[in-house]
Amino acid sequence: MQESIVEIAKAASILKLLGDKTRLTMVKMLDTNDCCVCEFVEIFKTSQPAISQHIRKLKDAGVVKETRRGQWIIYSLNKSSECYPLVQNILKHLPNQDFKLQELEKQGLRISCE
Amino acid sequence: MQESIVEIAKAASILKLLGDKTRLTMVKMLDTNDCCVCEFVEIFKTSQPAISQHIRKLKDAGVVKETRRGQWIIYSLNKSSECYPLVQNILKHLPNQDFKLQELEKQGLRISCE
DNA sequence: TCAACATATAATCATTTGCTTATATAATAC
DNA sequence: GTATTATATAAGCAAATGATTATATGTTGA
Repeated sequence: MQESIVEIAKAASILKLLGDKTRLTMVKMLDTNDCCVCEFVEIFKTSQPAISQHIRKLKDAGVVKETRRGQWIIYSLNKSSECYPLVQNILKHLPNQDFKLQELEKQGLRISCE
Repeated sequence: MQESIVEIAKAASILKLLGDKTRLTMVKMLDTNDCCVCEFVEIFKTSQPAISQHIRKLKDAGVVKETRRGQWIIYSLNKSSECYPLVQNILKHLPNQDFKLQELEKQGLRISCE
């Protein structure tokens, strides 16, 4: 998990992706919980297209993958990505973000996607 | 070295900085050798101001530090930075870039800064 | 089939980014 | 001091980025 070498240009593109507060937080959240778009929309208090566009970039880079579950699309970390070890190592340095989902739960807003 | 927690916003700003091929390569190079601006200018085949501006961003974020040596300014990784552990962990995933300095040496262009 | 919901895509726009050229600052060597 | 060298800063500009609004697509359930 620790020692995987990623080409410089590829690594730079991954770091650039993660170099956005919204995307970085999303990925950290996905490290412990799969999430759907509607949850992110609630949590980041931004528009649904904005979230969709962030997710698309992460998906295009292979960082996340999607699974359709009925009308919802559930996103999760793509553990078989070439850059997953790099991403993991970065996430280790970030504070846990589970409280965000817990807050959603308190407001009863998380039930929708189950 | 491994487990240091960095605030999400701070981490995102560091990742954004490293999310540029030129800066990422520079930092990887500095991991094994201190360098001066003129070396980077040769290596990246770009203008001196462009290099200066990249270095300034890295310096402002505390990623690198400078030491003046006569008319040269030698840059090195700032190992006492709060985000040094994060940076180190990222660099581990990158291919060694020493060949770049070796090529410079072959051309005799590295002597200038010694 | 159609209304409602979840998500994606397109078009647009203001902001940020990274480069260039021109110029300033600082140290060295004569 | 003055020329030379190394580096920094400023101004300007084209390209990339991230948001918004409007619209399209796809799924569910009556």
